[in-house]
Amino acid sequence: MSRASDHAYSEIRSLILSGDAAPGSQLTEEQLADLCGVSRTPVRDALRRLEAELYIIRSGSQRIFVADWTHAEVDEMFTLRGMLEAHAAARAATRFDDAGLVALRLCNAAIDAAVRHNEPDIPAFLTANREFHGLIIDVAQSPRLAATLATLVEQPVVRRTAMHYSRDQLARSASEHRELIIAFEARDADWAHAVMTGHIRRAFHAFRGVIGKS
Amino acid sequence: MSRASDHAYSEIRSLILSGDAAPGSQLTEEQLADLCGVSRTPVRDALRRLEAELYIIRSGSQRIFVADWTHAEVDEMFTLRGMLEAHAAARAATRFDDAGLVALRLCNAAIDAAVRHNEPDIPAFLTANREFHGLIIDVAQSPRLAATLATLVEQPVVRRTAMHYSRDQLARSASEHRELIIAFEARDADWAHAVMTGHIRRAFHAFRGVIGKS
DNA sequence: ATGGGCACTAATGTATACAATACAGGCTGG
DNA sequence: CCAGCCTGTATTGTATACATTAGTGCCCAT
Repeated sequence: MSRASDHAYSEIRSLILSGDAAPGSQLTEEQLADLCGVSRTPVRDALRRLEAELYIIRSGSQRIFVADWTHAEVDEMFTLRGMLEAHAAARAATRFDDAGLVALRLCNAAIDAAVRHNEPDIPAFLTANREFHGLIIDVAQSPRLAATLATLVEQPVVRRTAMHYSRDQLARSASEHRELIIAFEARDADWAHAVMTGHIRRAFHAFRGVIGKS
Repeated sequence: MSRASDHAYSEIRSLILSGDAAPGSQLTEEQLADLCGVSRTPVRDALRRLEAELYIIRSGSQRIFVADWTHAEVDEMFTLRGMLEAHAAARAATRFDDAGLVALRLCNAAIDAAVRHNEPDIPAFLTANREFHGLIIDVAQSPRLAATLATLVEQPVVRRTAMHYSRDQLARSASEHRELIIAFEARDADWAHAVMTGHIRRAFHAFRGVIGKS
């Protein structure tokens, strides 16, 4: 996309993901425009996109706030994500070719490498993890499913969660990925569905444990 | 929302839904601005929203086209919608109060009335049908689920489908709604889930039959 | 003291002008 | 005759100025 609009988008997105813009706090177009060094027009474009992805919400009078989630909403997010990603895994199971499986294994090797040390490399883990799930969604060959999952804003929660994961929890994730790969190799849609459902659900409970039961 | 932007949104949306803008055809901001009698700025806003809801797609160079769907994509749309609405129905089953059930019955009575005649009142059917499903989603109390379902663009397909439905098919829809209401009255989440799954799935096959098996 | 209204401020909405970019068609050189 | 460029044109991107609307706090009247 265009330079300024894209720049504003990723800038504002980072602002939200990093927590520099606190959940629930108000954002104004002008302030963001100044921050990004562009005019309000591309900022407005970026905000529309971020709104569609639920990073921000608009009050009744169109004022903009950083999205915040109750515990129940996070639960529901994980549930929906679980449903959709499990569906994607089932579709992918009947569509994976050898090249795809190789890519998946490579990706999981990167995850293993990132969490092998005592001090896990969280950014590397996040990147590889995202790529792993992205590969599956690609192979599922459902643009609409991909678009729907993209709006589920997994990233904020994934990121906040991973930041506090223990090394064992991260390793567990890689282990579940391995089982997923085996299910794909077997071309077993039901198996892949079940493993993915459990994988996402466990992530939710890890999240609960880390963030609190509020 | 604001006057001009909203106006442009619903105007362009109607254009797409009515088929006056053929699927796959290009839309330009200026042409739409002229049509709506506003400047390009609110049109751009409207297009961002329509893009998020997948009514339109953008080429690599940001040119805008009316969305078109292959048969496989429509299938997938109905599948996703079925999964999500069934989930909504299950949640709603444990949350409906008497007032909600009364509203639901009234709504279905309106559907009955609309399809009772030899010449069914399609717009009235669509409105009441939409309200029926909307009520369930409201009671499900999941803003994210509601937002996700909204982006599944049920309307285009629903509308195109209903236009060609026979009176019997429309009556069948009302009948399935009745069973759904009974499941809600029984507070039976599994039952509601199953009925809704079948309801959406049947709609898909009715759609296939009407539009063609391409 | 309190409630309502009014004015002020701040934020978003809209229009317009101009800039940058992509597409299409023809032209030219091989 | 074909390929590649090159220019003209159509379309989207950006900035800025102004309009409109929502929120806020003060002041006055009761």
